[in-house]
Amino acid sequence: MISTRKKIVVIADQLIRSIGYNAFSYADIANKLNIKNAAIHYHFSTKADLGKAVIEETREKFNQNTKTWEDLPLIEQVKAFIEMYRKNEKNDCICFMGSLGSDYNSLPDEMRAELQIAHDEITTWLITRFDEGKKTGEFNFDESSVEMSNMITSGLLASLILERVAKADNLEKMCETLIKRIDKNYSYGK
Amino acid sequence: MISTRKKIVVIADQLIRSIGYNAFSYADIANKLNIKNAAIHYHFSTKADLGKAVIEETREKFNQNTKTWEDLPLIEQVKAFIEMYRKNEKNDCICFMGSLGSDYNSLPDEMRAELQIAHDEITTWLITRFDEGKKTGEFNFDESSVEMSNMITSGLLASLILERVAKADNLEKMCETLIKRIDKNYSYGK
DNA sequence: TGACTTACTTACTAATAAGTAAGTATATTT
DNA sequence: AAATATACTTACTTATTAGTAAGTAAGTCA
Repeated sequence: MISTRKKIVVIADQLIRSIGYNAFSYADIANKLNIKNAAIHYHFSTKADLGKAVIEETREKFNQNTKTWEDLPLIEQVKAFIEMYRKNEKNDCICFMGSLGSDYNSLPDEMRAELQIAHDEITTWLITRFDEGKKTGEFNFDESSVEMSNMITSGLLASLILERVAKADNLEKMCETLIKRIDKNYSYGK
Repeated sequence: MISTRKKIVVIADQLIRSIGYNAFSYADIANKLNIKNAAIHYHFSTKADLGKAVIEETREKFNQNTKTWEDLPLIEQVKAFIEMYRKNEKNDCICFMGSLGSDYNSLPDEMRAELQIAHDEITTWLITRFDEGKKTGEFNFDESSVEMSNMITSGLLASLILERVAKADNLEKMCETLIKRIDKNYSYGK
């Protein structure tokens, strides 16, 4: 039995990543769950609260995921990260950072703060992998860890957005390009 | 004497790229121009019409720009393209493709169609430069022209978005990274 | 001079938004 | 059994939205 509260967050997350934070309303969620508008206000008194909860949930899931990858080789961890984005393709969703980042200037303060934390967690995780991999010799590319992290997050974020506009399979190619570049600079067998 | 119609488009463009299409209203524009709400409906009967006009205006400006670069060396043309994005930094605006692309699923049909044309024009222009440059030997990178074009548009689009969330000068670094990569694969003196 | 066009304003409408106050059924606790 | 908490519904309010209908002042044209 999944709680209504949890269901609300899941649907809000999909709505944010499919039509955007400013385009969805409490009515959209209420209709899908066959409950009344006010029931959502019972769980999340303001839309900002709900938006914040969506980001928190996303952060939690990210941290759980990275934990399960902990014992994999560094390159597999990074590949698993890239793989996460492929799942968005099928349900016509972009990533939460692409959706909420582009609406940043019209977002309530609580959401902005939470989004910053999320961004920091993601980039820190990536940079840490690359730094460590360079030390152990698993990675050896020209770019700095920061540059490589930016290249990956930027490439994936933008590909999901542009995939909608252009009808090409932008994301698929981007994933390949990124993995190719990481692989090329990876010392197999240590 | 700049026409009211033109002023409306300019302000709508700024609003779209600063707070997003779904977050601005006719009242925002009316207030800034000290005219009434209905005056905007006189020029653009629906919000979709206005949105479409903004994209058309952006396309026109892009085509004018590329025309003035026509006689420059290919590498300078591409650098001029990248340079365009730097201008957005100061007024806290993202690019129109990043803003409208992330709202694509909640956009009216006319705007979607126009956005697709704009995307096609931009990528076609970039790919044409790279293809030509490869033929003349001015460019010689491993990536395909399509990959290189995607890397540039994705990198710039995403950097403008992430610049807001992270407080680092994401765009500046991305411009440098991209230009470095293009320069490295450029045969100076033919 | 009179008809018509342009670029608006005034004064609305209908729909939808987020949010609230008060009530209710069901389960849990004391 | 009484009190309380949980998870809602019913019935609202207030604000804002895109959009419209009718009127007007200033210019243009025949």
